[in-house]
Amino acid sequence: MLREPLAEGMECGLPAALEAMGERWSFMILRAAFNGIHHFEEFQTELGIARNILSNRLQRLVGHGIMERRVMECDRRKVHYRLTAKGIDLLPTMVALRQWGERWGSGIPSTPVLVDERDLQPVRAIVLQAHDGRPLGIHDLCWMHAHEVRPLRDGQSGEPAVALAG
Amino acid sequence: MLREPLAEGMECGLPAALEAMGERWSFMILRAAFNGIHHFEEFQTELGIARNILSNRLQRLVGHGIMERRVMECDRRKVHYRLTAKGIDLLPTMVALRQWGERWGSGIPSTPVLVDERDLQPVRAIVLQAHDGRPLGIHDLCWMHAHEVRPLRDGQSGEPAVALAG
DNA sequence: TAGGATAAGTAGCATTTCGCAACCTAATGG
DNA sequence: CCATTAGGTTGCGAAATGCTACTTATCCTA
Repeated sequence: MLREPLAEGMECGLPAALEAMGERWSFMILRAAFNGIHHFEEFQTELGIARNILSNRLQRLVGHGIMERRVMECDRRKVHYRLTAKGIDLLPTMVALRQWGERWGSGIPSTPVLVDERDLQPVRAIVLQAHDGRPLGIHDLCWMHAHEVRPLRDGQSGEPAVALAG
Repeated sequence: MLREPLAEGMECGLPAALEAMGERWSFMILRAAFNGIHHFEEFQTELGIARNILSNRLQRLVGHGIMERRVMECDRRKVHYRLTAKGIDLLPTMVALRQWGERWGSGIPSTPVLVDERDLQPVRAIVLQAHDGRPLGIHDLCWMHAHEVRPLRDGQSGEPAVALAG
């Protein structure tokens, strides 16, 4: 039975992700950014975070390419922070974490809910899926060496080939 | 345009989730647990974490109902730590975080890869989906008050009704 | 063009957490 | 009964966090 290498070598993406997002306020700042917060003072007052910590966290996020810092043309006092593609790509992770917190937290009814703009229905609970979309539980999984994975023929998958996922 | 309430009131599940899992080693311990680590000394040597911190983190995880602590019958020196249902339910979140780290990290080829036991194909990248399975990007979303969401008629959804998700 | 207001930080200091190493305690095994 | 093992706890220095006050650059208005 193949097991994931755990020794500190960080051969898996998790330590890398935690290096960028594992600090105390990172996910809260990210959530604010997803909600249209763009300025230092906004983050500070909305989140109630200390100014020096916020400064440090924003620098870190920018340093990791998760956010972008741009001095505004119209008013050069103001600095505009925005999510990069890399930052936006954390959306599923953040929603998954949030959904877990809602499911197991102290029964928060969670208003407002995140809905699909097209039909105004709540988004689906984030689940682990097989290449063809079947939901997978923890007992449906095992590890394989990447070079031993046999590629699929075209059209064999039920979805438009969202590529790898480890 | 409705926006998510950010003020520290933590009306969303994210702060609750971070309260339980937001500390430095929590996700690494979780990963080890998913990989079959069950004992204090195993966690300690595999992760290279300080003993007092590990002790504290395990207590916290147990306290939050994410792990379970059981003294073993066969050898009462040994303590068996295992994931509860609540802990196992963090799997999608952890995989999402890990996949993100792999996609954007320093180009780690990621061996071994997590595969579906049934057909030995890598699991799909975790994405945000509409109730019917359509993948959703950040621009396909908006917020709605829970009581304003109009319930769907049966069979209108493409998947076996995985319930809410906010 | 001075003077005040605003935005985005920085600096100093107290408190908390982290991390390392050594120590402790209970159970086992010979 | 003594050594060993498993799972911690304790003490202490280093680092991160948080609060408040201060600074710097820019804008706006009189």
